[in-house]
Amino acid sequence: MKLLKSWGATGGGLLHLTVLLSLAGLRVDLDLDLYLLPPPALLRDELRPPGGPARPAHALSPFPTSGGWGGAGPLHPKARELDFLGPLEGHLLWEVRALGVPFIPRTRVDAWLVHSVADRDADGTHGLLGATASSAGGVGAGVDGGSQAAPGGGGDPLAAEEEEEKAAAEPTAQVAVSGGRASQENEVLREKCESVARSSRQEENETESSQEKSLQQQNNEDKNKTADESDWEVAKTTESRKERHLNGTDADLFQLLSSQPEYSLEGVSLEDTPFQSTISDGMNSSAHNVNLSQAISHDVNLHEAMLLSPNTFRRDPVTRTSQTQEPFLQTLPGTNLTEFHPPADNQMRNLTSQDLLYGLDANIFDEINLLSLAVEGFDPMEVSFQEPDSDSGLSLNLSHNTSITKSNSYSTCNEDAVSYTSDLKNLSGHDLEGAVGGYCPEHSMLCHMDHSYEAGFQDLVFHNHTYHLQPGVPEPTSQSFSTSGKSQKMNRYFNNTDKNLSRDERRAKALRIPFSVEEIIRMPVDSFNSMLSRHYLTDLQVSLMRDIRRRGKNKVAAQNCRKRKLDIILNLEGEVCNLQARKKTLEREQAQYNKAINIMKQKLNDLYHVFSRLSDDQGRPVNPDQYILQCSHDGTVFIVPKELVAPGQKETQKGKRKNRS
DNA sequence: AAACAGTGTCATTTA
DNA sequence: AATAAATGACACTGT
Repeated sequence: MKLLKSWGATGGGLLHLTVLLSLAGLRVDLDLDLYLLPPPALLRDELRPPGGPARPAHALSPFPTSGGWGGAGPLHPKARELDFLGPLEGHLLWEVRALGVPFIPRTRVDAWLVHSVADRDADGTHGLLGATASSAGGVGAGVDGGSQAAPGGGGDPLAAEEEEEKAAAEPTAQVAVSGGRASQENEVLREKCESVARSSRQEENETESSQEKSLQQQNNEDKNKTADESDWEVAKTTESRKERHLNGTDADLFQLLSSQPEYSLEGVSLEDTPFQSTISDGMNSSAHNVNLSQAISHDVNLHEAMLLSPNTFRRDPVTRTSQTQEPFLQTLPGTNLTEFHPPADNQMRNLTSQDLLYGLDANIFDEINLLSLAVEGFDPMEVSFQEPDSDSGLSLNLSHNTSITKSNSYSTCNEDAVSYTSDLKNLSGHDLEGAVGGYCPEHSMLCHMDHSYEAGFQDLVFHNHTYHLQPGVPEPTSQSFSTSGKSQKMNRYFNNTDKNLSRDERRAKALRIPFSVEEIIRMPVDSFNSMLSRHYLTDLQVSLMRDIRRRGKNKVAAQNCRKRKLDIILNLEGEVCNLQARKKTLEREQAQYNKAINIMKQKLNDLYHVFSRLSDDQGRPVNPDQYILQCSHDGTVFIVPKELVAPGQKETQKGKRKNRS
């Protein structure tokens, strides 16, 4: 465990710890981030927009939460992922991540964690954990969430209604937190968890070095077994190893908390919190009134949350087997994670652990898909959400809170980290903007890592708490919450992304598709299909690749179509010009011909006049039937008797006379 | 702020 | 039937 950040005056702190769990041969790495935020009272006052309503304190969480701030939204129908993110009291954002296996959904817990130096100095109690979690299924969202649903991230009442309708339609989709209302089922599950935790603690006593060795060995085995894995999977293994290395020297979180007096939240008193117990007390000692596990209730225990469904990687059975057969056990020292309350939600009761786990797969992929949605066209303020550019058939009317995290030890700053969340509807504009960095400026100082293409995604919905800002980009403030408009939001989302990449390219990279967009688009259909079959690609990857291919081809087709249309227009315009010019030419010719005709007519009239006045030797008018006019080449006109003209010539002359008459 | 062009995307039709 | 191409329509963005 490592304390990454101490409290700022108004900001939050981040605690990070890595936990390895093993249950029934299933090894799970948990990457825990504890986000410590000031109490809502402080945050509300500080973050209240001018003239605007107070923002729920838990809306400051860098995490999008299921059900929305205020519990307005149900989980997505497919979201049977184990999502601990009941916005408990909203004070402590406890992010639990699984690292050892691919596509482990991030599980999170929001709870209050209040830590006061003054109070600790006064009475020796420091951290407070409040955990009156509320169900994510729209039941409520904690102290602030339940009563302030509208102002929160899911504040749109229409969106809330819509989500509630969906929740009613598919009640089993909800896996949420139900804090402080553990049912009997919860108790049973909790007992199971405790038993597991006890065994875990036994193994925990093993030396750290042996664990590291085992872990390293496991990683090597995984790597060997999954030689055919795609690059991202291999990279993930390496990254996970590195992450463990980074976390290997982490001290006990709560010992650290109790031993570091500087870790405090200024201005927060213990009286503001629902629990009065130090963190270390709560986590390390069951004798204390409140411990973390009791303070935070879950619908499912962490073991269940971390266990992979056999269906999770349908195309990677080798890896799955290698992962599940590793009897490696390590638990959070001093933390009885298994005491998390089992689900109290009625909908959750109907779900077995296997059900939950089996639901992970689709949720994960859906979530990945939703990532692109969030990046692409998500408008948090819109009631009805629909993916603007996907015909994959995946519903985007999601309110579930699922996420996948692949992170390093510092989890939020890993450039290779890929985190996805589908909790888009619950990402209100406030949430999103807060995620960009408005509320946790300290986070930007925590991580100075290079930001990859996913940076924008992470900032948006991936819980990358770096919240770095570009130079010159003002940090969002409480006033910025009033900013609206999809364009502005999306621009802000991508402040840190590689703008040179197209959206599909970003999506492809986000999904770690091992092919370039150009390849996907350009390659023949046979090659494309064979490529899809040769590689281990998830449904979402395949779907995205097909979408990319379709969009890419259509884009080219549209460009060609427009170019062709433009060419046609230009050609038509040229043709019009040509025709106009020809028309003028013809008109000129016509005028010339008319003029010639008129001249000819005039000559004929003159000839007729002359001919009418001709007379023979006796002075009698010449009979036109007996004489004809004959023009010589020099224009001289002769009066010739018809009998002197050749027969053919005579006929010609007759015709001329007839026409003239 | 309105108008406009360019572009991407989707839905649909056509080849 | 599957696929690509073509195209109208729409939304978005930048000028």
